[in-house]
Amino acid sequence: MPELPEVETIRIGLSKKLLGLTIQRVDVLNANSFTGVVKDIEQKVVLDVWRKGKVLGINFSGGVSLLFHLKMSGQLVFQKYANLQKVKGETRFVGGHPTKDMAGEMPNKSTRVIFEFDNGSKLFFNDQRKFGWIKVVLTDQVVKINYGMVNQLGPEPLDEDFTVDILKRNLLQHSKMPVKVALMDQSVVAGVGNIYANEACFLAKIHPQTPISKLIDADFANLHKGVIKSLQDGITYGGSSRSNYINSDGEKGYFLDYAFVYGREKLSCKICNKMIQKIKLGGRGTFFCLACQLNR
DNA sequence: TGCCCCCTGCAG
DNA sequence: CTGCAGGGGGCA
Repeated sequence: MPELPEVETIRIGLSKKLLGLTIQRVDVLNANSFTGVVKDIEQKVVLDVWRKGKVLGINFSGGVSLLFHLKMSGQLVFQKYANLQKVKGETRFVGGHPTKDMAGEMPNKSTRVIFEFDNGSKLFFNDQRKFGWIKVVLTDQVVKINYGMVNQLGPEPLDEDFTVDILKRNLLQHSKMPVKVALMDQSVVAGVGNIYANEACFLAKIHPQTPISKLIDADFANLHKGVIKSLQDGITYGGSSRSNYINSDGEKGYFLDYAFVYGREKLSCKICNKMIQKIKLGGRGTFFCLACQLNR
């Protein structure tokens, strides 16, 4: 999915657009994508758009909230009624900047849920692979139900109280695990997925396969910095669009242009010029530089 | 702690 | 055709 930077980019975009709007109706095109009663959020006003790890939340009036998990292929695309345009003779919505909008005509074959607001604007939940979900929950139950996740959600890496010690303690819960796999465990730190786990290991100069038990204190400090830096850079460049990630304006993100290792197998390392390697760890593509990243 | 699975589409 | 893809839950 979209990892933390992609979800944060969507959150920022939606926050600007949705606050104060009232949901007029909800159209669920794929029943498995939506849990809860549609009527519970109809006629409710958007009060807040927030994020926890990779979970996006919208709080409404009446003490009700929506939780979103985009998993691998989820998109949330907002299209303003005022942006109705003629394109090639067909009427369609254009969400953001007309030349940057990659979303195209909405809804499309991947659209699973449509939210329609009182001003005619629409929010489309598209999810090609149908792994994502939307849940209607009570706002005061969100924390209690662990943001809709089964496993415990770890600390927010961009919060000030995310310290080296906390990261170290959480990683040490998985002493035999390769460090890159452990970083992707949402109970260790919330929001890190495959792209940013690879990048964080590179920034920390640690081989992704290194077992947690072999890390020294300097490694934990470097991983802490690497996680934060990679995620912040991800947000700066609007996220990563490997295949189908787009933000709420239908725009791609450009972090992968700046990535050191992810998706760069057989290309040369931006630091030392040696060839980036690709292996599989925990069933996921894993990228690293043999020269820059130490395997203890 | 690892597999396998959910599902769709695309590259090789 | 096979394998692979920003995730994570269930099961042995």
